[in-house]
Amino acid sequence: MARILITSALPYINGIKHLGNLVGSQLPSDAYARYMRLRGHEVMFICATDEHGTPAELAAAKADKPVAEFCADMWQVQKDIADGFRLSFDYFGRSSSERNREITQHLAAALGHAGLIEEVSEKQVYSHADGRYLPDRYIEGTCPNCGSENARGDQCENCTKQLDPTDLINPRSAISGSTDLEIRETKHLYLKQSVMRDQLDAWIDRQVGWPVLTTSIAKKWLHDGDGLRDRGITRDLDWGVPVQFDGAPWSGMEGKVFYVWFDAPIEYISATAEWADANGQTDAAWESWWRTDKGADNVHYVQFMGKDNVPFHTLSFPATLMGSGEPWKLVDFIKSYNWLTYEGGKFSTSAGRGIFMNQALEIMPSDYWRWWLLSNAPESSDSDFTWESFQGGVNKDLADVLGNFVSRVTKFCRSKFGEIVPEGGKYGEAETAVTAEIAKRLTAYQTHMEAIELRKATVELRAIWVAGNEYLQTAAPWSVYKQDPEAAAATIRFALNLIRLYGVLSAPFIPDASARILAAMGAADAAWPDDLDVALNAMPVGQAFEVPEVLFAKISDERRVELEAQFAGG
RNA sequence: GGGCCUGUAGCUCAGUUGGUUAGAGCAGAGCGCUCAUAACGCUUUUGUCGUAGGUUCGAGUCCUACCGGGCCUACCA
Repeated sequence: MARILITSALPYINGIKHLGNLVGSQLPSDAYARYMRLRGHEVMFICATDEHGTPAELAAAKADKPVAEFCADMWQVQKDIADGFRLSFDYFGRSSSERNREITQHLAAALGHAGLIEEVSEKQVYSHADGRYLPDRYIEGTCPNCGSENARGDQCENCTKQLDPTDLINPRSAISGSTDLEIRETKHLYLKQSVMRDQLDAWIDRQVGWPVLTTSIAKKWLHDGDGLRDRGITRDLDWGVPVQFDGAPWSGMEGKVFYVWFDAPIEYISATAEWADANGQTDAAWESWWRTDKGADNVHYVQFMGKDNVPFHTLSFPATLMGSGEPWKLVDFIKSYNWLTYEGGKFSTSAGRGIFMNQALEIMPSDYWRWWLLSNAPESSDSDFTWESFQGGVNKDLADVLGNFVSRVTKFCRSKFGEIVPEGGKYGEAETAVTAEIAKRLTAYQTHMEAIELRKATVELRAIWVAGNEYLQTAAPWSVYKQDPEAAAATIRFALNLIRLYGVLSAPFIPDASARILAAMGAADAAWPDDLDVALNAMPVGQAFEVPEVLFAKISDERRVELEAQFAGG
């Protein structure tokens, strides 16, 4: 048994995420966590809301709530949605927690004592009307290059030229539109990542089998231009982890907080501590996952994230942990995802285009989304959500292949033998053949799950379902029954065992349907089939079962057209 | 501008370190079955593997150029 630590990128607190965010980290990490638990491994699966930063403060202001209250409310909203998608986090924390404050401050102090933090004085734009410093992209003005009036302080969207806020002509606040801006001198702490470049580079080189997407992004940052640059880790904001605290090896940082990207990944650790607190465990319990001197040396740590998060997880977070000089557990495997697009374009919050997580749950059961999203996950390149594809996947894979298999077997049995596993007859070549086919597919399924190639895993899982239909067609119990009821009974007995097996194997992807299948089969044993022959005899003669209600309802063409219109936006 | 990814049947995608007749699902066509959510099974049509060169006994797979799509480029997170 292995110990596997799994973290999903933290969803930002400012609003409800869309399906692209879901499929890029939370959903695949959940399937992986469920699979590893099923295989008997000890799993710690962590997620949390990422609550600090300018957008959170602005979203709170827009909602007319104090930021702490806004975040608390939104955490609950996100938690409920996560539950709705059956995301099986061991703990869903908050980056604004007391634990994260402690650990963030602890790590910052350790970095300070190690000489890896320096004070840098820089110029920032302050908006009097907004009462805050503005990040570059919150300043708008006329582009000096192309004349567009909606250029942002970091880049002009029209001509794509990189800009500095001071380049803009007639700069204004993107928040209030105010032109009452002032450039102020302000001091910030920088993490001296540059001095750790070789160490990070060597660490990346030691990682085998990481996705190209992951390593190429890291390498780019390490080697582009002058190489890895130092990074500001503080901001002039109210909401966040205070930079000034007992034991802080610097002064003059009053009123400043750590930059959200400094404290957000630390929340992976802190959320594990929150888990320990919530479960009456001691510090040793969470430290055994994170401190290699306290038991984490045998932990396998896997992170899931969208490609936008890669630099922070391959560089700045490892730099934080390595630089502390303390024996923190570093990530062993980073699984990064591309983007999901919607009907050929981008998901757009402002245009109301695409599907958000809460809406998705209102219109379809979570299993439908889980199945489509994971069997079409953007693992090798961006992938596109279309209602037609979604309808096809749900109707064909779930309703026809799996759902109908369960239905035809259980209903046939009920009408001929009653709702118990029938006795009589013997297994023969057909059973041997389908067992061999499933064994082969199962091995491939397992290989893909271990490699976190979820899309390929769904192909194998589906093939395992199909094998059941093939078997039934070959054995044809409905016609055999007329001359030899016992032979038909053997076929049905085997098929009922297949159904139970499908309930077990499908759980990482469609947990609700799996649970319903297992409950309907009266299956006490839901363990992974380490021995397939044993697993296919788990339902003994005479065991009662129920014919489940329709497991997956099909999506009609009319309904699809309706949904297409509803979500077209514009 | 620089870097990375990507372009394979009508559609969505697999194709390990280059090795005989390029695969799967969906869609289409035909046949079978009738237990089942008009579901299932079998058979089957379609590809100058983006374009043009090159390396090699041999390239979808390696190299170069070009064309198309996408992402990143460090103060959104």
